[in-house]
Amino acid sequence: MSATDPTVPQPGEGVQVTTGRTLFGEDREVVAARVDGALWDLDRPIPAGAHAEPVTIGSPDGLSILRHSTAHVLAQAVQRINPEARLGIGPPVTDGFYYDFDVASPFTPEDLKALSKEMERIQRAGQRFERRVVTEEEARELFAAEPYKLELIGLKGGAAESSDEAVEVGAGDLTVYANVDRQTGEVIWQDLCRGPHLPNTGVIKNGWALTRVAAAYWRGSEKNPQLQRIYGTAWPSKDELREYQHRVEEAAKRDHRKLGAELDLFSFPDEIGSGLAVFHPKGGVIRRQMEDYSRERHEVGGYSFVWSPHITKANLFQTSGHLQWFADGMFPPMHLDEEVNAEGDVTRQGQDYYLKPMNCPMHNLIYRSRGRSYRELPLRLFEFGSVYRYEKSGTLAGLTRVRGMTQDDAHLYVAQDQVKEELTRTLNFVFDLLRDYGLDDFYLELSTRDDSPKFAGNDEIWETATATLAEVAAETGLELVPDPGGAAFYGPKISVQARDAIGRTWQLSTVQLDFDQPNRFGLEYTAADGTKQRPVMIHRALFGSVERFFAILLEHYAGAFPVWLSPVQVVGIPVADEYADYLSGVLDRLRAAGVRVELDASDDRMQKKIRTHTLEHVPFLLIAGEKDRDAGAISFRFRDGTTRNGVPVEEAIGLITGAIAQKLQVGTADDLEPAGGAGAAAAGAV
RNA sequence: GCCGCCUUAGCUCAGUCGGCAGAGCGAUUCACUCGUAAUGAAUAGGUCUGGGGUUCGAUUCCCCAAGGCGGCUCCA
Repeated sequence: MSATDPTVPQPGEGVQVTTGRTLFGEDREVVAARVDGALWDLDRPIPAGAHAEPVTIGSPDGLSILRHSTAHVLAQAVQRINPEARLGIGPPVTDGFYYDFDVASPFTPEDLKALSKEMERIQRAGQRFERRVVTEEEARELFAAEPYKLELIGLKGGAAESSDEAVEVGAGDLTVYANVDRQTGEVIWQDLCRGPHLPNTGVIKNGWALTRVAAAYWRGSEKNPQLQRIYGTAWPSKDELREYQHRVEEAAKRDHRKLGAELDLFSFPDEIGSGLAVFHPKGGVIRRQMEDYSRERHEVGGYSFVWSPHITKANLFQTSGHLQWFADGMFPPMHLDEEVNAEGDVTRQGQDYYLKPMNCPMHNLIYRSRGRSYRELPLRLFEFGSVYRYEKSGTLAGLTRVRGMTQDDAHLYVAQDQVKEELTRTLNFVFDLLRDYGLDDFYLELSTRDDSPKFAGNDEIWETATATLAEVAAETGLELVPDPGGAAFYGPKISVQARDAIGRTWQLSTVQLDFDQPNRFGLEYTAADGTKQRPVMIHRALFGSVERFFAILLEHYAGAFPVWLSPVQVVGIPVADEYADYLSGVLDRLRAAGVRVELDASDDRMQKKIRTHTLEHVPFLLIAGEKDRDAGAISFRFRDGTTRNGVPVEEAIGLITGAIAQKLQVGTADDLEPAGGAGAAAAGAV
């Protein structure tokens, strides 16, 4: 649709002007117009010749407008209840919105209830949103009592388009949105805002909810004061709100912290310390499978396996630059070996030892342990290296953010002219392996430096490295998202982001280019012409950390792992005690074939056993009773309740070992390779 | 690290307006021997996260600490 009204009326003549409303007003789903690419309020006059399209409330832009307008309603409610509250910013975010306030005391759950009531009143009043362009002077006068708004006015133009602050003062005119009474036209409340907004608060309906309160630093810097932030969610209808809340609940059900406790996989004993996990036997099995398979693949991929200690003298981290650039992330040193005489004088100088936060310096020493030839390159050193980082207490989160972790860390030393090929090879290696673990939906992120002083090395080297990474990333054909300022202190990186089963994305593998460490360690090799050359170093973690990857897989599969990763692959359930011996014989044969089996010989009834092990997500329940024993067979029950009864034992063993070897996910009878034998009858009852 | 909230049995949670603590699941024992998601009964299990304070008396009120959760900042 396009608006091409040739007769733009003169202002003040009382003639009908063209607006989004005159064009699309019939359709109540339309809440704004997109005019020559920009989002406009529905009542804003559209100039002749402009191209205008409708924006419906259910579209991504429409939802953002809805959420943004709901944030304004929240802010109005807050200032009605507490006129002393000063306004921060209130942008839409994924699935919702927030608004920051400077208030004397934080919001309580009771406050949220009162605010929700007030918001309902505002929503039902159907206040119109009115846009007005103001000069900077007018704005300063209007918001004289709002120090944060004044700061934003001063920032105008300086705020990056992508920042949350740009929602208040974007490029273009300074604008104010007033909420006016539908009948009297009286201005009830107003906010500095670039808009656009819904036509009126009545469009909001009842598909919103305030979700939580939190503190947030003003403009995202911990040097600034903390404001109180209220988060909310908003949808076009109550039904969509309910669907959203349902999705949130489903995600909570697969939270790895919850599943880790329920399935007896790991724990964080208080006695050990925050962010330090122990893996229980069942979690240990999964972890060992993850690691063992990774080792196999690295072996085939031409990696050499190395080991290094967890602790080292300070000197090593001075050489590597960690103490200069990364000290905040390291545990404080242990001062050892100092001797003091009776007078208190030091008679022997002590040494500082640090827990290692990264493995690279150790691997550099391995590289440097003897002369290297160009014939050895690329040299790929791999280690499951445990590292310790002193993360701030507030940032720890389950296994995804810990203080002690094991990286599947590799350092690749290559000649300059091998860099590109090795990067490409490494990325492909990464994709292949991740697919084997069941993740196959990727995009890439290119993390580069910004002008922050936290980055080491000179600009030229950074540019070269960044350009090379960008080139390699582009050649994968995958979507590439820029991440300025996200680089490691020693170099830029590509990270592989994976989408999980419910569409969340996780940063997994990182591939980092490093020209700095080889210099610091004076690494070199002898080239074909006999000259000494400096290798380039590539840092590569595939899982990132084993613990975090474990958590991601646990959430991805919601605890129901593919057979090869399942801690218990088969549980045998005799119909009655009498059949336990027969079943035990079958299980022995499976165990001999390398399958992880258990016999449930407890006093529980068979139905109870089925329930218990189904809740544990065991992929194969093997049931044996009179009929099976007579036939030399076994009966399968799968996670979803489907069954395959009377399968000859030999065939059953083949099906199970086959599923493991093929890394199959088995949730239902049909997931198994079709059985050829005559005794195979797949029942589909749930 | 900062802000808010939370911490009662192995787990999930009731509860006490300040007066010697309760359920379900789980565990143990006994009976039952059963054909595809919970058999029944009995028993054990808690210095109510830790330390101070107020009080005749604190699991309950106050302060501090630890741990957890949600955010901010930071990051694998």
